[in-house]
Amino acid sequence: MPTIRDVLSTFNLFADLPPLALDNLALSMHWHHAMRGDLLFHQGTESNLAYLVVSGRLRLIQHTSDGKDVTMADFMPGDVIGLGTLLTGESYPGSAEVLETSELVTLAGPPLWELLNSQAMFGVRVIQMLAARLHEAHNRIRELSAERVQQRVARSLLRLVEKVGVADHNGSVRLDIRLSRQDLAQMNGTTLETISRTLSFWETEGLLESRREQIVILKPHALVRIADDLPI
Amino acid sequence: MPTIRDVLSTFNLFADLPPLALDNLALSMHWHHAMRGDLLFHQGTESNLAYLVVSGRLRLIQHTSDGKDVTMADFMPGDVIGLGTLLTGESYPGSAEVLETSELVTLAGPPLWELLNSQAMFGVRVIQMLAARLHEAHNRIRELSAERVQQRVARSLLRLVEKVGVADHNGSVRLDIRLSRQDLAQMNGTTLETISRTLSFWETEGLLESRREQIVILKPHALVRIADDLPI
DNA sequence: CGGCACGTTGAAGGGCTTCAAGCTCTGTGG
DNA sequence: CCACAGAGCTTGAAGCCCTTCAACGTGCCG
Repeated sequence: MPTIRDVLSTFNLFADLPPLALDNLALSMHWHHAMRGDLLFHQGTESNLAYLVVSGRLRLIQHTSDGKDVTMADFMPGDVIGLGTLLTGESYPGSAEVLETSELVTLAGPPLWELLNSQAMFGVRVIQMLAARLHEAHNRIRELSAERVQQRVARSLLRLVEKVGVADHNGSVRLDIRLSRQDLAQMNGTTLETISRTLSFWETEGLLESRREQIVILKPHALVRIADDLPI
Repeated sequence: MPTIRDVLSTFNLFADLPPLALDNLALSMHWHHAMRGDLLFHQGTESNLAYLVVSGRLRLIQHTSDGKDVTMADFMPGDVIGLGTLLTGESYPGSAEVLETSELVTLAGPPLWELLNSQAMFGVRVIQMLAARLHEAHNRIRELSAERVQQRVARSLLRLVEKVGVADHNGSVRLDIRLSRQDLAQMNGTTLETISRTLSFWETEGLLESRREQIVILKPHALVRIADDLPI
């Protein structure tokens, strides 16, 4: 197992920190191991830690009053979960669920504040991270406001192709994650039944193949046309 | 007309800056006067300025490929428009439309960078601003994903009550802005017809009164129950 | 190999959009 | 000052997209 110090230096967020600051920071952090299904924190609890994802995959979900879960964002290695919340002192706006067994490193408030006060470039990195997240969130708002379910699902499959797509020998792309109909539904503000029907239809059209929690995109370009609402 | 220097010191974002830094910053900024209907910038153009709202009201809209507009956020005095974009070097993700004649102050990249490098607390303020915006965006995503139009409209009316509500003598609250059905539709991912029907229905129920671009909430509490999907 | 989570498919129906037609208010220029 | 153009609003009708409920497969894992 690498040291926290070694791990930090591999991520963009800490790229500008001088060695000494990195050493110091590493001393204040701790490993956190989490299994699929775990929650790092619960919606509404008070925020006192942020988490740097070293390996694995997680998502931030919000629970609605009538029991549905909505996926707000997902996190891969290099992402930080709960940073904005920690810095504004609010309680967590959602729950962080572990999708694949993950190694994380915890980040407490005080060392974070010290870093922000002493290392201006770190603040800029944080700003850029938040700006990117805001940008993503705005795109999802536009999609949810103006697009049909089909378009949104096509778009989220294409995003997953970028993030976790593995090219197959014959030109198709396999999504290298466990991905249930329910997951896709929560990512797109729809129901698992609608997702099932949509995927089944696309399968009959030859656009993709799907098994239990597993999708292989055969014709990415056709999905692009659907996402952009162009004629086939 | 007050000087830019005087104006800056009234806003939270600049509260931590020492006098000298404020002086310097003010020298690099310029007044920008904009009328209702103006666009500060267009979606897709390159970002080279951010704007501090001194007075007036604006909104950020995204245009969809099929000609609809979606309102992403609105801005009041003290808010900064385009800051995240300016700092990440992306092109503007939407267009900034002036809703009420506004006085703004422009903020260029270089002085902003200098400020971030020399004044750590300024970076923290920016982070908190972006975190708050991200929080708002996540809430809208949850609403768009899981709630019906009625709930979302009720919620946005209640938000407007907080922001621009003026208490009337008889216990009702008037929204002190021009607010068309179209505006509400773009804020809630629906159509002006649905907004019109919804408001008409609420008017027959005695929850509110509405005229052209003008709404008076008679029973805010009833709207809260609708927003939370509780029985009446 | 039994149980349970995941997935499929059908049927019914409701919420919302879309298209259409006509109304009302507001500001402006003759 | 009034008429009129146009922006804003209302209301109806048709129908589609999607949800909801329900019943039944299917595959994985302990």
